[in-house]
Amino acid sequence: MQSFTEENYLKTIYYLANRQQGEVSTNALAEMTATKAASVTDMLRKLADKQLIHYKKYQGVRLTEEGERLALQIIRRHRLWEVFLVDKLGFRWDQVHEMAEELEHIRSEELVERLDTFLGHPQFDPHGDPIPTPAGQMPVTGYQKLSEVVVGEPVQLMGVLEHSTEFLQHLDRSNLTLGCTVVVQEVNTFDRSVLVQLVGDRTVFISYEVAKNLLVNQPAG
Amino acid sequence: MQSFTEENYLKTIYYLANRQQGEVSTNALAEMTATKAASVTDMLRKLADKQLIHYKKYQGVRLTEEGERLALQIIRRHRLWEVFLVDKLGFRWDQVHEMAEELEHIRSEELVERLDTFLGHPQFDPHGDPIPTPAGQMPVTGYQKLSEVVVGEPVQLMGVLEHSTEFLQHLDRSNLTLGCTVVVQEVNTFDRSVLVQLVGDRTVFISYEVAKNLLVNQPAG
DNA sequence: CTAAAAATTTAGACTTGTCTAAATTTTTAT
DNA sequence: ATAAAAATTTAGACAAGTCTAAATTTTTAG
Repeated sequence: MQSFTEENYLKTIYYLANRQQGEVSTNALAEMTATKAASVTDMLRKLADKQLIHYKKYQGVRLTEEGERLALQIIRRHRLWEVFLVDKLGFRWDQVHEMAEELEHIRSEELVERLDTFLGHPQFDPHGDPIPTPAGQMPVTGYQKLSEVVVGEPVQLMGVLEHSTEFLQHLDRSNLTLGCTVVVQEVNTFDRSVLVQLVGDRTVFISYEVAKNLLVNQPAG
Repeated sequence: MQSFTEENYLKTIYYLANRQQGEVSTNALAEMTATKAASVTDMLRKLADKQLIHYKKYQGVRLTEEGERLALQIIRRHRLWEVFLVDKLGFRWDQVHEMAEELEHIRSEELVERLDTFLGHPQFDPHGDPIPTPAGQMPVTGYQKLSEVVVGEPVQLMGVLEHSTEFLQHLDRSNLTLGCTVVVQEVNTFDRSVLVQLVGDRTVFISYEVAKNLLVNQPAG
């Protein structure tokens, strides 16, 4: 049984390991967890003792199989609670992250599985992130970033890589909702911004900063 | 903002103050929180500093108005989550206490109010306990203990004073469910056990130990 | 290749909530 | 009324998770 804090470290290590390649650094963890490197080192030793991570001093860190299983369990809980908050309680997608950060630590296998059933076994959370299986497997999605889509291909907005309130509210204001179909009309080479046709709606300008955080499915072709 | 632990102390002080009369003792708190008296003393000093309790050394403790408001807020959250677990997720009434003990500490006013709406503004939790108002008022119920009911009066089972799994499962096995109507047929003076007619069902024997933990409404008359 | 910079770890300390043992206060029983 | 018992508080310590400052290791730049 892990503490609240240990669970958060595992989740963060998982997140960073899948964002970069290879080992996760102490400093990166310190930044993400809003602590200091020295504190991270202490916790890494503890997680290593529990065989949840592979850790060699100065060499960075990697989840063990068990550690990854636990991390995915926590992410599963987080995402299911987000679905609950949006689908059942009517929160907006930009309001739910903080609450899910607390709810994800509630300890009960049965609670999570009943919640899953109650929600109709959703495959994705309100931000389009896939929900790990009860066994601790992360479903694979073949999404690409909108910033990499070529002109003329109709694609659907399937998820976001950034979950901040500001970012999500910006999308709302641009009428960009999950599931909407867009066609890139122009890519500006100097700043990599794109002009997209929102099918059945208006045309919107999207900066590279935003486009690289939008996930779309493979072109229908 | 209180810690998890402080919230639990407030809730426990509220509970004990309403069970006994007058001040709550250090030892009683130590027993209920499964800690030692010395630890309780430390926490009482802290809660007193925060003006959540009235505390004089060696004199026991009492909630301030603010402390009671907070305690009732926590109890409100606990009971609403219990309703959710039973009504929406299909747990039995003997399974939900532990989970609600964790869920009650999730910090979000809006979450609680949306949950309340989602559940249809329930007035009672699955054990018949009244749900405090958002403003922190405990509704008054005019219930009495089954052990005090006289022979021949039909009464309805409205709540329980004991929440242990064992007790609740015992009731289930005796076909005693909330809302059922019972008529006391005999009271045995030597052990205060009662024989009751379960209206539309069989007759069941109820020990004093059980009867004093069953709450019924005032006789219909 | 090596010195400076960057990253990481170690050492020692602080906070929260807990403990045991000892001291103090209150209660109870004669 | 007062001595013994019970309850409570104080003193000092510990574990978890954090911090700062100093030491160590790795990386990088010339």
